[in-house]
Amino acid sequence: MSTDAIRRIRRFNRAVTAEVGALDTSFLGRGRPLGAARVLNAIGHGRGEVGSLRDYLGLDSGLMSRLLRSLEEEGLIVTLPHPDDARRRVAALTEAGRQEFAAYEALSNDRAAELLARFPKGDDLLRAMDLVATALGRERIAIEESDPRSEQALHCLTAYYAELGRRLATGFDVSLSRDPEAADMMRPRGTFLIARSDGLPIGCVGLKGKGGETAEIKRLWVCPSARGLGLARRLMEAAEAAARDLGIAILRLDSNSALTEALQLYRRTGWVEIDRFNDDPYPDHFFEKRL
Amino acid sequence: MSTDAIRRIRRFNRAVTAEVGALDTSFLGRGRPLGAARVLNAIGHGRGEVGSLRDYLGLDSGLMSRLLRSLEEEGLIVTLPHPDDARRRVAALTEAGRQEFAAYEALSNDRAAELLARFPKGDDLLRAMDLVATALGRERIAIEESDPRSEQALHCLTAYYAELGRRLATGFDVSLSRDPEAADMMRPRGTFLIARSDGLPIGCVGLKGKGGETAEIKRLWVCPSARGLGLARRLMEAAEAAARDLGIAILRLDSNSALTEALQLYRRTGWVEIDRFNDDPYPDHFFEKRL
DNA sequence: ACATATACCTGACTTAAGTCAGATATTTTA
DNA sequence: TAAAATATCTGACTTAAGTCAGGTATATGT
Repeated sequence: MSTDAIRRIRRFNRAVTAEVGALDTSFLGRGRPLGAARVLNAIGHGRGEVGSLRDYLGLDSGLMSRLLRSLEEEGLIVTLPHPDDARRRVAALTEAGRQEFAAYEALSNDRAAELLARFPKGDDLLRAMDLVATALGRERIAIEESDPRSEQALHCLTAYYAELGRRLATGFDVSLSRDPEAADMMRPRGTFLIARSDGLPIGCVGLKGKGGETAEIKRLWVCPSARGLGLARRLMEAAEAAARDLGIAILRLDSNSALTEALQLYRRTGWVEIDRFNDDPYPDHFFEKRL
Repeated sequence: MSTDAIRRIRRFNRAVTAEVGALDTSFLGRGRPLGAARVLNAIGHGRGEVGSLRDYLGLDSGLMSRLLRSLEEEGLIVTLPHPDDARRRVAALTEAGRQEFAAYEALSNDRAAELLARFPKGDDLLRAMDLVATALGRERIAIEESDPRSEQALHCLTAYYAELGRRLATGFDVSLSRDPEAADMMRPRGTFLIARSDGLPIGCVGLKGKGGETAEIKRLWVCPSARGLGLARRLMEAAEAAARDLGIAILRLDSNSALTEALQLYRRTGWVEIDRFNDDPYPDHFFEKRL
């Protein structure tokens, strides 16, 4: 029972170790020890400060320093004192460093493409990988404000509309619903929050304000591979915090009885059901929460 | 599109590297370098021959030899010449070695249990992990003969019956079907094959003979996480090979129109539809293949 | 029976990785 | 402004890992 689960997890670990090891290997093969390659790649991925590099890679400060020196001698990076605190130092790629980093990226992409090409059922595999990656990286899910017209926001909204279309008995047509103006979901009137796991957008929520003390929660969505991790609740909490920050006292939202998990969440987190407050054709449940 | 897939695979790799690294760490912490610990564990998992250890762990022969010596000096293993070829050597755990191996196993199990405990949606996660592990370990799927009454065989059969119950419009009750006698699915009359990925049973097929030149294929099943990898075809090929080996000339099988993938497989691999040859209530399609 | 191949071992080496005790420069605190 | 704290660096180490050229014992082919 539970030993079966443990066996399955260990099997997963074994299966994945071989693949991951191979990906690690792609960091070799450019004539540079693994440690130096990892530092170069971390810098390429935007981690400039030496302290943050040390934390991320889990290296001793002496070792870190030496690795930076060796990359500097190769002409791949330069280090400068931090503008706010001259004790700290910040590393940045030189032009040669950018090229070398791009070469590593290309290697990693090739390895990933190769792996994908080996599998006939690529879609199922990718979905399963997303689920595992999101679950394992749960502590690292970040919720941040974003422009509701950004690419990632549109990705979320498209998925949200598609899901409504599947789940509502009537289907869903955005043009019939009240599509909020982008400006109403941006500061200072409102905001739009995206949850990302390792950069991949996996959930969103909009706060649509009109400048008054009342605002609406819109577009709460969590991608299927991230459900069951309490993310919807975290998104709602973040939206409420943003609303307080914007001086909003009363929040409202509308929903549909087909969205059972959402209704359950609202009822459990202090929302009270109120009368219909708009003539949108899709919602049949209306809620309010005083902050 | 495809770059999205690559991004997702790389994200999976990043997420998993951290976990796998932590599991690796559990191999430290018993006062022994990683290399020696890995050798000890490989021996504990039944890999006794020095050559096979070397292949499995990818180590140089000199290094391998030294690691074996260090384990020997610790009193954890003994090495003996191979009975068939005195140039080769075989390593085996001593009593102390068995205890030390058990301690490593306990550590690994604890790590896995810990990981599992961290996740509310354990079941979905496990299913996704199974799928990923099976896909990644596809080359390592082994098909072997087994007693049809073994624990792993029962695991497969139970899952098979459950799936029939779900998929047949009428449901499925084993007791109404012709449950084959175990002896008919064992040599010399027939056989029972189990497909395992890294030890986990993921598919099966039975060959039920009566001692004559005709036999029946029964109980073809592939677990959901392993579908789409061509495993059913491999199982059927293995069953046919076993049938030839047993001197069987004519194979038959029955199936149900709800099992569309199976019917498709039979039609594509040289089976021809024939008249009903039994009075089992569930099947509505009957096939034959001459070897 | 001999040469050749195979399987493993030993010794001498290189390299990467990691540790630790100061040294240096800068910032913060009293 | 002096003392303490912080961030990084340098030099001197240790250990693990890996490589390579022989060496020994056993097996195989002619």
